[in-house]
Parts: sequence; C-alpha cells; structure tokens
Amino acid sequence: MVATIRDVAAKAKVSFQLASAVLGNKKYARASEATRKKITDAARNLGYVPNVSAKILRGDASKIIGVLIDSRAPESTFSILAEIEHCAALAGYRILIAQAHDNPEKLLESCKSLRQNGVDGIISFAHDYPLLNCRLDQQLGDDPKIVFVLNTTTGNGSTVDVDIAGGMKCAVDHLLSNGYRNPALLLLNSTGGQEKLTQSKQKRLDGFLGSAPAGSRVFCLSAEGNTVDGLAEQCRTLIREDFPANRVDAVIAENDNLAAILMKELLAAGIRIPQDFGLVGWDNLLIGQCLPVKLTTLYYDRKKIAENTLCMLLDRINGNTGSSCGPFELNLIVRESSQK
Amino acid sequence: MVATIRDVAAKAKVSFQLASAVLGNKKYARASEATRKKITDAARNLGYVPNVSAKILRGDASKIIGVLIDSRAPESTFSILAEIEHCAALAGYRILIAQAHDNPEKLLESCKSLRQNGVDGIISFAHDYPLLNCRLDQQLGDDPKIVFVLNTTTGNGSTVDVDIAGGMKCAVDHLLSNGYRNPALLLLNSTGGQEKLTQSKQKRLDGFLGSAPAGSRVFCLSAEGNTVDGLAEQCRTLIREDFPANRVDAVIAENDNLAAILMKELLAAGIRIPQDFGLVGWDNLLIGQCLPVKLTTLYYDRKKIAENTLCMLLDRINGNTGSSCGPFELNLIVRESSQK
DNA sequence: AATATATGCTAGAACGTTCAAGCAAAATAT
DNA sequence: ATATTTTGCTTGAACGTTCTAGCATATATT
Repeated sequence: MVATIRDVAAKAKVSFQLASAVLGNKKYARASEATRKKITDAARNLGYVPNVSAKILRGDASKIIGVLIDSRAPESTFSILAEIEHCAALAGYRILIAQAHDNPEKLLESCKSLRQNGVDGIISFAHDYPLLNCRLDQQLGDDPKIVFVLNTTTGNGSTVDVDIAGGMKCAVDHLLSNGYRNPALLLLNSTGGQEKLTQSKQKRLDGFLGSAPAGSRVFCLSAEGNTVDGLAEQCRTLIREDFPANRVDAVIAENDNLAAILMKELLAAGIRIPQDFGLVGWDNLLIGQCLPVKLTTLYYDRKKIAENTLCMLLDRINGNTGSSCGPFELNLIVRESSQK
Repeated sequence: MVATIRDVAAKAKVSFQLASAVLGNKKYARASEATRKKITDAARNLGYVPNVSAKILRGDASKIIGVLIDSRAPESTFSILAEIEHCAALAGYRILIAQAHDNPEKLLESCKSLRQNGVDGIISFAHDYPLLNCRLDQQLGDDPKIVFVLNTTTGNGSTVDVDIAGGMKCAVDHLLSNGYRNPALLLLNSTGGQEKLTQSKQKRLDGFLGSAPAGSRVFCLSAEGNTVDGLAEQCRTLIREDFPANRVDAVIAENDNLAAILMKELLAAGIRIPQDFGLVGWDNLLIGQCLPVKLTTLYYDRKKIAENTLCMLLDRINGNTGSSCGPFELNLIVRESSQK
C-alpha cells in the first residue's frame, strides 16, 4: 500500500538499513555517491515517507504535540488552539487533541494516553483541578514536557498565565476615573448563582472585588439554554430592578457578546451610553466595533499566548530547563462605551 | 518510565503474551479466573496503558482521525473542527491536525504523512484543488477512508456539502418577495476584485447570479488589513456611490460581521432598515441578534455537518461502502432586517 | 481404559524503523 | 611488501504490541 524503507531498498538494490541511514542523513551512513543517488531516486519515485509509529516505537521524536482540552472550556479555547496549531506547523509539529471530560481522573488518564500516543510534549488548556498537581508530577516525573495554559492545575511544568486581576483593576480604575461610581461585574454561569464558578470566572470575580469600591455588586446570569432571548430577558430584569436598587451605573461584562445584549436592552430602556451608564466587555470580538456605541473591551493577545506557549514547550522538549513566563497583561481597548 | 505489557506480565508472573490477550479481552485468551485477576490487578496497579504506536505498527486501528485543513481556511473552520472533535471523542477517536499550505503538492504530502502517522481515516476541510482528485485517488486507492467537507477537491471519498446555490436562491427570493427590487451580493476578497475567489465564495457568486434578476450587481471589498475601520470606509463608499448608481436596495453579505459593519454605516447615513434597505447576513453569529435591527441570516448547522461527516468516515473505516450525504440545505433565519 | 477435547499457559514471529557491529575490498601508511 | 586505516556495504537486535502455534495437564466422551 504505502512504500516502506524495504521497498525503497529493494528498488535501489541495497540493504534497507543502508537506505534508512542515507535517507536519514546519518553521520554513520557510509555510501558512495552513486548509491546515494540510487536510494534517493528510489525514495522519490515511490513517494516514500517514513512511518512515524515505527520511529516513535524506537524512542525517536514523533513531532507531535498533545493538547489536553477541558470539555467545559469555552469556544474561545479553540481560537487559541488555532494559533497554536499554526505556530506548531511552522516548527514542524502536528497537534493531537484529547478532550478531558470534567473529571480529574479522566485528565490523568488522557495525559498518560497522550504519552502512549508518543507525543513529544503536552499543552494543557484551562484545567481546573489544583489538587491534581502532585499526581500529575508523579506521572510525568521531573522535567516534564508540559506547559499549562490558563490553568489552575499546574505542577512542575511551565505555565502561561494571564493577569486577570490586573486586567480587572485596569477596567475598574478606568470606569472610576471616568466618573462612574458603582461598577458591577456581570458573569454567566450554568446555575445562575455564584456557586461552582470556573476558575477563570472566579478569578475575574476575585479581581473585581479586590479593586472595586467596597460593596460593589456581582451579578450572575443563568446560561441555561444559552439563548439570546433568555439572556436579554434577564438583562431587562437587571435594568428594571437590580441596577436601580444598587445604584449600578457601569458594568464589566464577562464577554463582548453579553455586553452587546446588555447594551441593546439598556438603549431600549432609554438609558444613554456612555452618559448614564458605562460598559466594558471582554475578548475584543469584532462585534464590539459594530455596535451602536463602540464597546470598550479587555483582551489578551491570543497569538502572543500561543507563541509563548509553544516556545516554552519546545524549550523543554529540547532539554532546556523550562521556565515559565507571564503573567501576560490584559489590554484595555478604550472605545466609546466607557467614556462619559 | 511508562509501564509496558512486559512490566504487567512480570508483576503478575505470566508471559507478556497472555497478559496482552487477557487485557485485550481476546476470544483466544484462555486464562483461569485467578490469573485474570492477577493480570488486571497488576495492570491497574501500574497504570498500564497500551502503547498506540506499537498497535499501529502491527496494523491495528489507531483510533486517530487525521484532519487536513487549508491554511487559508476561515476562522469558522475551527468551529466545525471543535464539533468534530467533540463527536470523535464520543466515538473514542482522537484528532490529529495537519495544515496543508495553499499548495496542491503540500496537500498530497500532508495526506500521505497523516497516513504514515497511522490515522484510521482522514477528514479534508475546504480544499480547493479540483485538479488534484485523480492523484489523491491514486494515492488512497479505491475505498479510501476519507471524507471531504465543503471541498472542491473530492475524488473517490465521501463528500459532505452544503447547498450554497439553494441558500442563495432562498435569500434572493425572500428579498424579492418582500418588495426589494435590486439585491446585490457583498463579498470579501484579499485582492478586492473578483479574481482568485475561494471556491466557496465563487459558489455564492454563481448561486447569486443564477437566482437574482438579470443585471444584479456583486461587490467585492478588499479584506486587506482586515480592520473594521477599513471595511467601514469601503462600505461608506458603496453607500455613497455604488448603491445609488445601481439602485441597490438590499444586500446579501458574505458574513454577519460584514453585515453588521454595513448596517452601522447604512443607519449612520440615514437609510432605514428594513424600510429602505434589506440586509441578509451569513453564519448566524450571535452578533446578529444584538444589532439595532435584528439581522436575517443564512446558516448551516455545524453540529449536523460535523456529525454526518464523522458518521460517514466511521462507516468507511468500518468497511462499509461509503456513501455521500447532503447537500445540506442552508437555513434562512428571518429577522427584522429583511422584512419591509 | 483408551481416545478426544477442553483448559491454561509459553514461545515465536511480525509490523517499520534506527543503531551498533561486523566484514570484505580498497586506499593509505609504514 | 606488509600493516593499518578508510570506504562501502550487510547483518542482527530492539522498541511494544498482537496473533498463531504449540505443549502440557485436566476434563469429558466413547
């Protein structure tokens, strides 16, 4: 079916080991120019590509990077993944994806199984099990070839993180210095309450409470159904009841989509933005620039995160002692929606 | 480092072949209950996971599906990929990604290399090289384990396609029946002109011209820089010059983001939507529901596409003669922006 | 009581690769 | 001219699996 090194060798009339050595450009390959040509010609003719599994089995590099993704991870994870895939391809690596379902044991299992797949290194995305660190370290040994991105599960590997608290402070300070008195935080949670928040959401909450005036409020919308109409309905309730009752005059929303929905309802209720109410989103989606009032937003540079992640992993793979980098700062893009 | 079947066998004091047979639940495995227990206990204790490369080398299934992605593919490709990964995980498969850079030879090479990686099947995404079919068929033989999604490059494999022409007709008919006279198509292209359109864009163009009134116009914006401001500027020119000159009173935009930008500029120019001007987007992004005028949009169900793609591939992998399915119809979600 | 069959296990071989070791013949050194 | 090195190649072994064959011992069949 697919040509093997033996096919190439047969065609070139040499031993397959010699063919392997020549095609692999080994220093120990001793062959005359004539034979070299016969071998490379045969290889080209047959379209020979070495079998990766055989290489891996021998202990050689697979040029594959495993990516562990939490199945609860947000859509945006895949856009960082796209960046990582892009960088990896440039470095000659392929990406093998493994979902780890919201369960610590499954994470450990997926991790081991990726290694049995022969990956040269692992990138772990947005996992939220701090208690698992020691078991991961145990499994991976010291000098583990792993980088944790936006994780609370960390361990001995390198980490790439984002300064969520700093970003929150930046957004809060910006709102306060623009004359807003009572900024609130608006989150989305499956339950609607503040229990069982993702670590990333929890960090935003902590960061917000740490830099906002005492007594500032946090609202959690229920993401159930996840329909725009459902969220809009909840926004109307906030606007009618909670915001007035708490004198809320600005909101930092968990993401730009949510901010867009809220903006629409605010405007429909006759509340002027930014004069009466300030609004800050998160993610710098394109949508923010197409709204009736251009949206101020917090974001981190996904390309930069991806590049740094890959660099650190390749560093570890190449045997250098891995360092961590970051936390990367969040950028606040100031547009109309937050400037009185 | 990682336990092998030999480690397990040693611990259970049996031959490694017996351990393999027992752990693999082979019908030919003949072992007493006591030995079975010893073996499974040892495996659990050591955290044994079989080495995939060794399995692949033997010719067994790798439970890995290769995905070929065109490096020019739009962002949305990765959201279908996310769906595919999800389905695949449920079926016990992993996803191995290979970018094929805008070059037919690279595509063939990537394809072969994926196979040398031991993938059980391949999903090819949005490749645009019709001339390559015979060479792909030659490489993959008959009964190839490949499914082409939204491709012009097809060949002997199964295909999953979307009825773009039908969708266009649906959108055009909808606009006409709502009293718009001169719908135009608005595309985005790297050059700004109509040369070198992606096949998917070309199909939209053909579909549009095939169902719109004779003389209908198609406009191409330059995607260079890809900034919102740049696109908005080009929209303003259209609104000021091209639309009036051609009596354009409705637009079908290549995607919802573009429609959102255009909507903003139309409204800013004092043109009322939907009374004076009809607007239809594409993709059913969340943004469409958060705009000042809710956006009518065309879309296909990505989850459905992903599920069908995977089903057809698994069908082929399992030795059934693969059939193609679709073309799937595009749905027109009618909202405010297109109803006079 | 002899023969057939089932049970419980071990041993050999192969998948495709790379590296180490070995063996002639040719080239170089004494 | 003999000893030594270099050149050009072949052969064996190993990575971790799974499957086939084989060989005892125990159980069932006539």
